Amino acid sequence: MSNKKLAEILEEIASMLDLEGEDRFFEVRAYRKAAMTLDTMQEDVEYVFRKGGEEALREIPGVGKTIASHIIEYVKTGKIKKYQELKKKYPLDFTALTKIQSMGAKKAFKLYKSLGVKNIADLKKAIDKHKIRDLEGFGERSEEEIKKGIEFLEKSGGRMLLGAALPVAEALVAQLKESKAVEDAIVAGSTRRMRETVGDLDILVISEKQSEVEKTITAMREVQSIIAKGPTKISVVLKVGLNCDFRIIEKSSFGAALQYFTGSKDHGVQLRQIAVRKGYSLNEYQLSDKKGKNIASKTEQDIYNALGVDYIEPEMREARGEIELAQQHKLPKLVELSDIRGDLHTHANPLGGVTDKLDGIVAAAIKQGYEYIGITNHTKSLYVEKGLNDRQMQDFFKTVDKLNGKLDGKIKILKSAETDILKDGSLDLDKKTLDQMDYVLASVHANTNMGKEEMTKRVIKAMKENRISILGHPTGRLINKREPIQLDLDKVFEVAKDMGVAMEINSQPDRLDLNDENIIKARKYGLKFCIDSDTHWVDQMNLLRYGIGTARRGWLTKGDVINTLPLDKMLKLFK
DNA sequence: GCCGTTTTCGGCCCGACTGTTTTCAGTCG
Repeated sequence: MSNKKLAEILEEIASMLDLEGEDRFFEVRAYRKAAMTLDTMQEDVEYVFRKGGEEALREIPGVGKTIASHIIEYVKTGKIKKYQELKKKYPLDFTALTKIQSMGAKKAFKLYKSLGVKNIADLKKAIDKHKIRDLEGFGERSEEEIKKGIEFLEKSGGRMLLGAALPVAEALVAQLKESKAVEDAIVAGSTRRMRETVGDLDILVISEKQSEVEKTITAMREVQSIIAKGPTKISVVLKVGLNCDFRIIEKSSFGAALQYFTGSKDHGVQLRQIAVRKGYSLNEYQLSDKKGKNIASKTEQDIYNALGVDYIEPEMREARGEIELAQQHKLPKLVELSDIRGDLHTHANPLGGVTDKLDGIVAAAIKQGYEYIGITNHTKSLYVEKGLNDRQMQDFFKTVDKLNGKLDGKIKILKSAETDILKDGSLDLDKKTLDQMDYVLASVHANTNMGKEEMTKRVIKAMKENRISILGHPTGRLINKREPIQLDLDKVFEVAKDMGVAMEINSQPDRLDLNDENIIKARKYGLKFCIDSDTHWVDQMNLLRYGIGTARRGWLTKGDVINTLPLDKMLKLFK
């Protein structure tokens, strides 16, 4: 059973209840909230139930007596009676239809009642026959909008990787800043929070000249078309297949707007609830008292402080308990990119393959200001990457020794490898080769389809029987492409703690592995982390900022991350 | 339907924009 499926069902129940009548507004909202929680939850709900029963389910925010009983019914029978009964009355695919921009449950149901539209295929036919424009409440424009919405959905297929979206957002901001009409511009939304994927971009523009801003935006080469525009908001479709909302604001409300549009939604809701309790009201313009007098608006810091809350870094704003911590003045000081002293997962294969040469990577690391860099080439099992065997690896280490001698202490190159953890839990190199390394990075690359028990045994055996320092991309997931390997992370983390193995936070935008939630979990076991670029060529070294963002989303401090340490202290840790 | 440092009953965050309308419902974030 997947959380996603269950979330979809709850969301559909919400849609259908919405159609049942006005008075069920709060019930609808309760189902929506529960659906949202399940959708973003990492832990498998079925597992939560089997382990902790109804009680554990009810600890999930937004899940109470009724929804818990629905979940239990679904786990036990694969069905939910309430859902099936509603579905008889509303037999349409809300999940698919409401993914279309500007299409909610009510419009979808109207289309079903008048045209019999049940799914996207039906909807396409209705559009082709121009049947929608004549319906009450619809028109030619909305028919066209729906058509565009379907096309957009089919093209983009959902959320884009942060690593693809952030550079686009930065390019847009840079162009805005060049305009004389623009005082300042900044990226907000989930991009600012460094979520691993983003659904659309939010950009704040400080300006008093809306029409000038509109001209600038229209002229941008990234912009395909304008969806909506008003005095404070311009929405566009970008050519990369992403929507972007530009919010035009006055300087005096910058802090309120930035806080509001950075989200997350739940974090914002919690903050506004605190405001209400204090007799205030918070919106995107200001924090105000009952008479409408401005209490704070200029900076985010002002807003948080006026509410009795310490400033919270964007990456933490996910309603995971950060506000409570900020009220008690106990927020952690998060790790920063400038804390990093070296990269411990980089590739420079002497046999070629898709990597840059060693001296190029080393030069880039020096330019980056690193104290040390670990070269971790693949090992022989990874044929496609031209992985090195024992003899080739030892030869490579001699090359490293020679280069180190020539570098005058400008940087220290560390000897290592991204050693394959083989199917049986052994490593892909001899002990003699491993002994020549400064540290050992080990990863699972092949036989990724093993069952949970077997895979967990494999990784644990590797950690117990070898001198592994860092477990590389521990779950092996590729965002939107490949599911994580089946691992009992609790068991893995326990052994890692015993054996002193650090968990990697791999900065490749499609990996970001461990992810934020698993980092939080691993930290509870007292584990250390290593934020690496996994660079294969020089340009990729600056991907580290995505790993840093992920680490910060996992609440990590400088002290949690081993490659913030000076060389000697770090090496001591590996001993 | 959920939830509790106002409450186990009575609240529940807030505003912008669009399209089809003549004052607003639906959708979005």
